[in-house]
Amino acid sequence: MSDNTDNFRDRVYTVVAQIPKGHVMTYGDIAALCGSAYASRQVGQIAHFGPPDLPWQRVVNRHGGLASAYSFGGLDGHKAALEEDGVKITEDYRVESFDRLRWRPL
DNA sequence: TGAGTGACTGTAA
DNA sequence: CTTACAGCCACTC
Repeated sequence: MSDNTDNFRDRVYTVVAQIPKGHVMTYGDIAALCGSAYASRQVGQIAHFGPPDLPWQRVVNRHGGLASAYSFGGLDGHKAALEEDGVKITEDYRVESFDRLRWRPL
């Protein structure tokens, strides 16, 4: 289970770790970069069990909103974390100008 | 090997 | 606008 480093999971870690500050990505985008555009669900599960070293706070859903069961202290903590990165959050806990901050690897 | 699960997404009503 | 249903993939037991 840990022998393979070419796993989808490892790729997710790399992608999330490469998200620049002030930008965000969707689960679908990350999954697509990992090779599977429909593995968005898996990305979320990996994130929950993944290392807290990575900026999961920059990972949001297609709505540009925060995840449901976030563990950084709830939506409140997630919102604060994104603001620390320079990302503005609306009252609906959605990333403002999400479409504009959405990062894409060149 | 097989079945279950999930921090999702897209379309439909 | 919100709510509901179905589909897809990778990981764990």
